[in-house]
Amino acid sequence: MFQNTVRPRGRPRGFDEAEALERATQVYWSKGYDGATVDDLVAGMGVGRPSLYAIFGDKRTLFLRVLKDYAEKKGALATKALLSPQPLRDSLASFLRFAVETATEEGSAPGCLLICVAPLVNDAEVRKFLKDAAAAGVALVERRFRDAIAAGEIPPDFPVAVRASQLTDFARSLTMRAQIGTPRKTLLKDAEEAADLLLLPRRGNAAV
Amino acid sequence: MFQNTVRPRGRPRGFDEAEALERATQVYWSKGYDGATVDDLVAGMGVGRPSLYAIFGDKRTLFLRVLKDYAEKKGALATKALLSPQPLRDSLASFLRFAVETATEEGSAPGCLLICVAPLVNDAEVRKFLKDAAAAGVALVERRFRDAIAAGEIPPDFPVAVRASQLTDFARSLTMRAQIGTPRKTLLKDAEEAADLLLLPRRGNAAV
DNA sequence: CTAATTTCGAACTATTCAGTTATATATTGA
DNA sequence: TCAATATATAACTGAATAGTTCGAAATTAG
Repeated sequence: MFQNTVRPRGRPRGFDEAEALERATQVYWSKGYDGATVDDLVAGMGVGRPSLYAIFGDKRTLFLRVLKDYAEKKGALATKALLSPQPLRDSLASFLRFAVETATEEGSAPGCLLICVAPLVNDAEVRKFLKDAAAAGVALVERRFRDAIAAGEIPPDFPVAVRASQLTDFARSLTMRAQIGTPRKTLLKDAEEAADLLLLPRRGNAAV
Repeated sequence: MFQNTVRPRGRPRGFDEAEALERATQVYWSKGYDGATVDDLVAGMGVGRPSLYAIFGDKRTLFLRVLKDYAEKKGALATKALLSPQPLRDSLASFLRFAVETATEEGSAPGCLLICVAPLVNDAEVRKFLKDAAAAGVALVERRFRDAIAAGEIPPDFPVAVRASQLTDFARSLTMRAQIGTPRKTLLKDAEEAADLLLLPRRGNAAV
């Protein structure tokens, strides 16, 4: 590696921007958008109040940035869980396990910023983002199902769209249940059951 | 009917207590617990500020009362949808349709107070209430499945507990999706698909 | 070493908020 | 008609909150 970052002119920052963003994520996540005060953010991020406004903008702007940052990272990990080479049943279970594990992580609030917190934010841009993110999640699962059809893991008439939507429904519910305190162990068991259910053949079909 | 309410001593109230509670429900529901100010509640309930405090207590106490009132009413309706005499498949679909319909009602905020709003309230009593309510929901569905076994609608080895939990998972997700703006029509279709999925026989079982 | 530049820390400001108080109003009972 | 009681209206209070200002501190450029 080489030092490609020319040191900027004035006093250097006393914090790392990316890390401050992640800490802001935790604050919004644990207290909710309305529940999180700027003082909470300042304290949690380790950033001075004027720096917060200068660098991240106001509370709403910061939240939007946090939301996009969080969605990008979580989306990448979810994609990896779902699309890494393994049998379809394991892909589905990995996807759900990933949802459960992030929603029950020690050191973070239970639940998920995207699923439990952001939907309550009364803001058109946030709503639009969430809708798009949800659609992208379903599309991702559909892709995995289509790959499975191509690989002969499931029959060509497998109800891809329906089951993809249902898989994300389970991910959402497992996450919500984490938020209200359902233990990880229970949720992991339910994740396995959900994966099994979603691969059952429809009535009247030959076994897959 | 007869006049069994002796008029109390002082100046009569200018509002109906039950109706004020329902209006408070709408305020919390649409703005969230932290987002709803006492001014919002006063305006929405049509009750004077001192009356609100005198009769319903502070913001937190009022929310708890709203929550219990809402849960009781919604629980009764959900029970009716699930347990009224009809084939099992229709019971499950009715239950999910009821969830979708209340979550997409015109004139109310989308979603559901219990599922979308209350979990974000950072309060031990609220959390306990939600956990109990969720367990009661699953127990109710289990009861319907056991009745179905007794009636020969499904085989005795039907995985009652697992599928009951999964039905409530779908109800939860459909409700959440209503909140982020998924149209009622889409959700109703998904409710039917979910009902079908949950009655599929496990692999290796004879058809039910 | 000095000027320019950027960030930091602390205090400040206007607003909003939860909860209260004081007073006026409507009703019952005698 | 008047005392007792309960509710309504409006104004008040202290604390919390979002966002700003200002001077001190740390760094680079010359």
